[in-house]
Amino acid sequence: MARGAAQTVTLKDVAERVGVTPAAVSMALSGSRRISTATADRIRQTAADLGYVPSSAAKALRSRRSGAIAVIVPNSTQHVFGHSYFMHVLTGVSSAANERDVQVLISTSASEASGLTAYERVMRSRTADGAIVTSAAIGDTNIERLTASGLPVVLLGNYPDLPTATSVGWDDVQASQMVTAHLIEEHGARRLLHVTGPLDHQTAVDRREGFLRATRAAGIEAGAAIAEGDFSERSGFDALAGYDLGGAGFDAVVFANDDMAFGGLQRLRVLGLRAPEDVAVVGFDDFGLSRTTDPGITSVHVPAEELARIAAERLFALIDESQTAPTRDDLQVSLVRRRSCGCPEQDVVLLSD
Amino acid sequence: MARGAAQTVTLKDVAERVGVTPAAVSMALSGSRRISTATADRIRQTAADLGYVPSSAAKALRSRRSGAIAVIVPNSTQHVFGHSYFMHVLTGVSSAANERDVQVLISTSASEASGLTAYERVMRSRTADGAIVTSAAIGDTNIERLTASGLPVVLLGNYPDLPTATSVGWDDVQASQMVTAHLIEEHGARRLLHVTGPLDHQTAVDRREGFLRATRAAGIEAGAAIAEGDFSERSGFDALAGYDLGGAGFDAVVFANDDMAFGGLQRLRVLGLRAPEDVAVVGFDDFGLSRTTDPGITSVHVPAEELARIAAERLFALIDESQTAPTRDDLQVSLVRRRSCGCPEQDVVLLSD
DNA sequence: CTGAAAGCGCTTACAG
DNA sequence: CTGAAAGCGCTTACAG
Repeated sequence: MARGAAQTVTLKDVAERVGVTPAAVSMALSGSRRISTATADRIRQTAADLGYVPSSAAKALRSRRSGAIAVIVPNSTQHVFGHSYFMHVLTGVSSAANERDVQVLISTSASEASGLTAYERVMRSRTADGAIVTSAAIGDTNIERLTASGLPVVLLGNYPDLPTATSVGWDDVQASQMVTAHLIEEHGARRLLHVTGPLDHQTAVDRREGFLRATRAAGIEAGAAIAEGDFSERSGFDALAGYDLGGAGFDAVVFANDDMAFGGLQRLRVLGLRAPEDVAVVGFDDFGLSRTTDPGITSVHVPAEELARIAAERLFALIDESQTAPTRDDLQVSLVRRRSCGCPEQDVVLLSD
Repeated sequence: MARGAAQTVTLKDVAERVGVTPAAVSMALSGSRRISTATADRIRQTAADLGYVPSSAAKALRSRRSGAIAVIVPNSTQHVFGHSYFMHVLTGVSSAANERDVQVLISTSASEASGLTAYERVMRSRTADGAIVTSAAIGDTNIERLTASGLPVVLLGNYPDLPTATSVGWDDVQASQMVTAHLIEEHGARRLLHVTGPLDHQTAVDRREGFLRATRAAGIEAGAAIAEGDFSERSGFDALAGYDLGGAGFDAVVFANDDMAFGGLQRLRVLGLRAPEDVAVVGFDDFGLSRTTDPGITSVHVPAEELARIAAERLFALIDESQTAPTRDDLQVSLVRRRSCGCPEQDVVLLSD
């Protein structure tokens, strides 16, 4: 029977109607056993009749818990990770938060009033009880300060310089080694080019390292080369300029993500080269794009949504102090074979829903 | 000089250090002219030295403003709109909110405690000062109640049944008519099939209506047919089953979005038919996918990010009551010609960044 | 113009 | 065990 929202119904209103104190109402609604079942029932009924909804501000002020967590997107990240990654993260965080009636707020960087970043303000103002950091550049001092502050924070990805931080990720080195080895072992690649992501991000550094390890393990490091990209489609397109591709040149390109691989495919097309016939191509992430291109891009599937779910669970544990020591979770990735590397064409694969 | 966040610095701490009352500090920091410049400077300096950050809960409780807005995703929408649309919306809302130091919280539906939807609770609890609703099914009573409650709400899309709501959108009827007319006039299509979205959503109804108007205007309604889809890739794939395509059959398919068009392209491939040579195909939305497929999908580009930015501005106006009457903004869409309809192949088009 | 109290709506620590 | 006060940290309405 929630009537017009003009005037708010408070605990006091419910208390007066029932003839008890606001404290009693508060306790009854939070399920305290101090209130008799009969009274509690009457209180709950009356609260429902009046359309009582607790004030989140009053509750937060009194209990010192906002009931919200923040998903932080450092500004350095805006162009580094595309929409897809962030959406998977948000989906995972939201579903975990929903289960606990926790609000999710997203904090991209904004005005730096008083020298604090937007997200440091969010934390210090207790707007959120904790934060999930989607990704940050190596040595980002803002993130370091945030983790060092002791506030509940969970980092997504790998942060070797922040060993005391709680983080969730996967092994990019091993994953990149795996996909590179696939090209070498399954498709006979011998002259491989790697197009990196921005090297101020650990992900890019790790994927490069995996590439190098695979070529070294195969004894073909002499035929391996590195070109620097920044995870953008354009940088994948640009990175191939000036390299001898196909024929006696590079026979395979390992892109550090799918967006760059797609840019690379377009460069090959401009050059009149075919993938995989002239040059084998692989990407990384498998957020969707790699499935839709022609040829489909062989990639490393990365469980971004699960990553975020686990991060949220870890964060809740830090917030309610059921977890105190920092943890590290490592998730499994998997190779997705498509045509761009030379694997046989897949049957039609539709998104499940 | 922000020291460890363990104990919070309050107005009182700043006040004691400076030797004034908390009220004076509050006023100084909010720029009130009541406090002399000299004192205000000392207060600001001390606040910065101590690392003072106002408690958002206390501020919200006292001022009756949370300083946050909610982006609501009705559960009916989860499978209806994909990630891309939502990300564009979030980007637009965030950038507008950042400019005003407003927090953005996302509210998908969760537990229905006390018979209220998650977002109704968000509004009634004053966790957010207003809400942007990304899309809702026709006749969604939750949305109707929310708009009827008088709380600041802006709807994205078209809601003919809610004429008193403030909304921002574009003309789906006209847009769909435009892209259908393109097939008829530029490519000589005469037997057209339309695959709709879920018809409990106005967008799907409107796009169907645009298709029908275009075929009627061309006097070829006898050759026009309707198949029902639900905006999912699979439904686009499935919708084409049982229709005679190419040759003497349908020479063009108008999909109500790009995901379905992509599913449709895969069906054509399975059938051994080519687009555009055997069947011309067009989609709708242009959120990214349509640019990456082969052939590229001719589509209607829809300004989702701008939509969200404008919605946020409208919402701010409703919240601070600088706007009281409901408004309706209509944005411009545009036809993006790619190969799937028979237009010439584009040069390489890379994402700008 | 300025100082200091009242009070936003809760929850919890305390007194009885 | 239960009742009713204190107080979270602010801002604003009021008294002087």
